[in-house]
This record gives sequence, structure tokens and C-alpha cells, in this order.
Amino acid sequence: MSAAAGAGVSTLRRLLQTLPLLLPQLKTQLSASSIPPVFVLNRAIEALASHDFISYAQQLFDQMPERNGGSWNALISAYSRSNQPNNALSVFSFMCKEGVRPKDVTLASVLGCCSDVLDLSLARQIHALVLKLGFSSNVIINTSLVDIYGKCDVMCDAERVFDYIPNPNVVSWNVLIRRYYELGRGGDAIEALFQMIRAGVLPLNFTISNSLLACADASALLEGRQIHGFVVKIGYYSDINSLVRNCILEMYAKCGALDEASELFDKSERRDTFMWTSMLSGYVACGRIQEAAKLFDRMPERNIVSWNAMIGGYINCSASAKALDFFRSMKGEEGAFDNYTLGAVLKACAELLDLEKGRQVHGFAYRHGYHLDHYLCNVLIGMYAKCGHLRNMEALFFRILKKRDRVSWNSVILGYERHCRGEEALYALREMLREASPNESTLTIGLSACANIFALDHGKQIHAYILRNGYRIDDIIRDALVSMYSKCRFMDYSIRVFEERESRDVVIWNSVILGCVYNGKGQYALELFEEMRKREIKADNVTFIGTLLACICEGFVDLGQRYFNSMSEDYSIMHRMEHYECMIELFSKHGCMVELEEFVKKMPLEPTVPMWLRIYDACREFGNPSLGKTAEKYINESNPLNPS
DNA sequence: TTAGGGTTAG
Repeated sequence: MSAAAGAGVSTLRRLLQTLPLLLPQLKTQLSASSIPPVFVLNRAIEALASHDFISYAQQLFDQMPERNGGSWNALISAYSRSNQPNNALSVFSFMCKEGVRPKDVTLASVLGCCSDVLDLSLARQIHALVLKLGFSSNVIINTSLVDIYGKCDVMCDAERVFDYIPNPNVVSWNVLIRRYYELGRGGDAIEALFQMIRAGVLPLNFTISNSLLACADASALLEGRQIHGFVVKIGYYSDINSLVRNCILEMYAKCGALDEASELFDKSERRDTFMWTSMLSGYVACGRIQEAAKLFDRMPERNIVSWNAMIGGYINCSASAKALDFFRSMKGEEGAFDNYTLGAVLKACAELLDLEKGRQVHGFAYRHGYHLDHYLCNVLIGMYAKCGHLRNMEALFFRILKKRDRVSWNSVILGYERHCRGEEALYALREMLREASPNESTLTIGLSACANIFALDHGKQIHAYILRNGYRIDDIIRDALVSMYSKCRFMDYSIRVFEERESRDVVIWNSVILGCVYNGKGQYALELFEEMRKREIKADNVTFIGTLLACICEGFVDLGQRYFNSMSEDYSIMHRMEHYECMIELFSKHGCMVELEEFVKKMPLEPTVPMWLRIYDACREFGNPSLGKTAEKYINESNPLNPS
């Protein structure tokens, strides 16, 4: 034995002397004067790691005069169980370099570590090794491969591996279902559960919970109800940890079946914080903030998630100031927050266009170490975009260069579009296509940018992109297309897109009516309004701006008056300043001075200076000295230094 | 006598 090896053995002896204290079960083997056999030391490595002495386990491994494959395996699984996947992988790499052949157990551990660190390339290499070493029918290894391929978003490979497992067990099915759910493929997850049951494998409560979450995501209420029935039948409904019950409630709440959710909630004898929060989130998701607030007040125990749900709920119903109040209370009462809380608060700032508060929250997030959080970076980009601080928006966007995703791009494009920088919005959209796929929101914002800068060709390209790539043209995209074509003076296309599919969305009708007016087709705009009336689509204040403008174009003074009166009498819509402006323009443009004077007298509010200026011009053109003098008086009073 | 994979709320 060399001197170094001799020193190693003495260190090992010292280490072993301490072991019986920690590991009484090894006392017999370790108390002997000679070095214990390798398999005993391998067990000691595992036992040390399970007692949180991973550095002792490493020392023991280093000092062992003899090792076998099991020693390497013990150390790898020790690191893996101690949540140190990178160290486990590095031990595996040494093991391979030493020429030690891994067994199936080692490969399963190592694949678990790859999955933890999302190392797809290493997983593929190990997959090759699995095939080479003849472990291709091992259900545990294959399940690990399904897991990692799913986590790395290569579900086609996960499916291929799964299909080759001779007898997938309950964990294999569970992993498959979970990965489908996480990738937003709820339908496939549900189908997999039904296949699993048909194959005679009894699902675990985790499998059921994952499938229910998939139903919630996919709004699959029917399937959710079937699973609920199955759960009752096999007796999982009364499971001890209430996981399944909570997920059933979550499913009903997210599918919008709030009555069924609240019935379950009310009947439930044991309600944990998960159940309370699921019910709360259900009310929030359906916009029933009052009921959510009542439930929140009744909660026996709250946590960050429940507070966040309330803050998010207030933002969704445009009560952002209330959301900020809630954040202040949360800091006082809960004493804790997380990146989602700060994200919600930043969204409230963005809704209120309160840049100053947004910057304060940014500083607050920075001081609390959240500035590197990817989710929060995206929210910050969105906040600066909406508030128009485009320099900060760009700075943050460039800082997350490698991690930017569709959400980041959408915020930046929106920032440019909202703040009159249409060219930059379209440039950003082109750049985005190189690295991320646009969604419906991206394309809608792109179309608005085209409309703002009258970029008809770009707008047509986006339209073609939508058709070519099979995007569903919903009411929002259709409205963006109608507006883009009408603003670009391509009214025939605008009407064609409008007529392609019948919609009851008043916003689209408004867009096409206003489009007709701006393109000199007032008569057609009024025909559309009549059509709306026949189809019982309720007009709103914007619709009436369109019809009044159409009357101005066509010179239909009487009709305009009837529409104006009908607003309050038949539709219960309050007249706004824009409607009064339209009426003054209608009378002024067509020289109806008596009606104009009468109208001004009856107005419940004082005409604005621009209105008086229009009246004054009409009086000069068509003659009405008394009204002209009144107009002159108001104009001069408002601007005494520059009298008319 | 290398025993390994999966895990509820925003």
C-alpha cells in the first residue's frame, strides 16, 4: 500500500468511527477493525446522504480503497436525492471516463437529473446508451425518458418512447398525462386517462388530479363530470389529503360551472387553503369580484396566492386603484409577497397609466431581488410599453435578449403601436418572426399599427399570414382587419371581411359603420345601422356617433335629430360631448339656424369653445346675428387677449 | 446486495 493510500485509509477509519453514531444499523459491520466490504460502504454512502451528510458521503467515496459500480451509483443517487443534479451528472461523467459500465438503475437516476436541469442533449446521449446497453424495455427508464422529453417540449419523442413501453405502469401514464397538461394539450391528457382506464391500469390520485387540471384548462366540463363520476365510483372522493376533491372543485370553477363548484364547497366538511383559494379564483375568473371578496373575508387562513387572486381580480374588473389598496393591506397583514404579487401590482400601474408608481414598484422589485425574474421582466416591459416609457421598455427588452419570448415581443410591439411608432412596431413584428411565433394578439396589434400609418401593403401581408397559417379569425382579429382596411381607404375589402361571417359584436359593427362614414359611404352606414336594429344587436354610444356622422355627410338633418332623441328614449344611452358636437355640426353645416339656436338653448351643458367657434362660423355663413353675438361673447371671454 | 421514474391554488 502506498503512503497516500495509507493516509487515505486512516482518514477513512476516522470517518467510519463517527458513522455508528449516525447510522446504528451499520454498527456491527463498522465496528470490526478491518475495512468493511465494498457493499457495506456503498450502503453507508446512501445512508449518509439520506441523513443530509452528502459531503461525508463524498469523503467516504473518495477514501474507499476499493470501489465497484455500486459505489458510483450510490454517490450519484446520493447527489440526486440531495437535490444536486449537476454534481450527480458530473460524477456520472467521471464514472464513464473510468470505464465503469452503468446499470439500468444508474441510468434511471441520471435521467432524473437530466430532467431536473432540462439537459435535452445529454438525455438524448443517455437514451442512445440505454439502447446500446439493452435496457430499451425497462419501464422505469422509459418513463424517465417520457418525462424529460415532455419537459423539454419534444412531445413527439415522448410519445414515441411511450408507445414502445411493453406494459406502461401507473407512473408511465401519470407522466404522459402530466406532460400533455403542462404543454396545454388538455384534450390529449384526458384521452390518455381514458385509454389508461381502458388498459386496466387504475389511476393514482395524482393522475386523476392532473387529468382534472387538464379538463379545467381545456374547458372540458363534460369529461370533467365523467371523471368526477369515476372518482366517486372508485372511492377516491374521500381521499385523506383532499387533493382529488380540490381538483374537482377547481375543474368546475375553471369551466365556469360555479354553481356546481360552490355546492361542492358548501358541502365539504374539510376545507383546506387550496379549496378556499380555488373557489376564490373561480369567482375571480368569472368576474364575480363581490362574491370573491365575501369569500376572502371569510377565509380562516390566507396566503400569498389568495391575496394575489384578489389583486388580480380587481385589476381584471378595472378597479386598479382598489388592487393597489389591497397590495398595501397585504404587505401589512400577510407580510409577504412574491413575483406574481409584484406582477399584478405592475399591471394595475399600467392600467392606470401611472408611470411614477410603476417605476417605484420596479425599484421595489429590484431591491427585493426580483429584477432577474423572467415573468416579472415581461410584466415590467409591458408596464413601460403601456405607460409610454419606450426607452426603459427597450432597455429591459435588450437585457433579456436570450430569454425573450412571445409575451416580451407582444409588449414591445404594443408599446410602439400605442405610442404612434407604427413603423417600429412593424419592424419589431418582422424581427419577432425570426425567433417566436406570433399569436392572435400579436397580429391584432400589427394590424392596428398598419391602420395608424396607412400601411395597406403590410396590412395585406398580415392578413395573408393569418390565412396561410390557419389562425382562427375571431371577433377581435376581424375587427382589426375591418378597421385596417377602412382606415387605409380600402372600403370594399373592409366590407368583404365584415360580411365573411355574421357577428353580433357591436364593436365590429361600429368599425364598419365609422369606416363607411370616413370613406364617404354615409348612406351605406345608415343601412347597416338599420340592419343592426333588425337583428336586435344593441347599439352603443359609438354606433350613434357613426350614425350622426353619416347624417352629417348625407345632409339628413331630420333623421339625425331622430337618432339623437332615440338614443336616450329607446336605448337609454347618455348623450356625450361627441354627440352634441355632431348635432352642432349637423345643423351648422346644413344651415339649419333655427334648429341650431333651439338646440344650443336646450343643451344641459355649456358648449365648449370649439363648439362656439363652429356656431359662430355658421352664423356668419347663414346669418343669425343674435346667436352669432352670443357665440362671440363666449369666445372672447375664453380668450380675452385675442378677441374675435 | 448498483432499488431507479411521477406530485393540487395565481
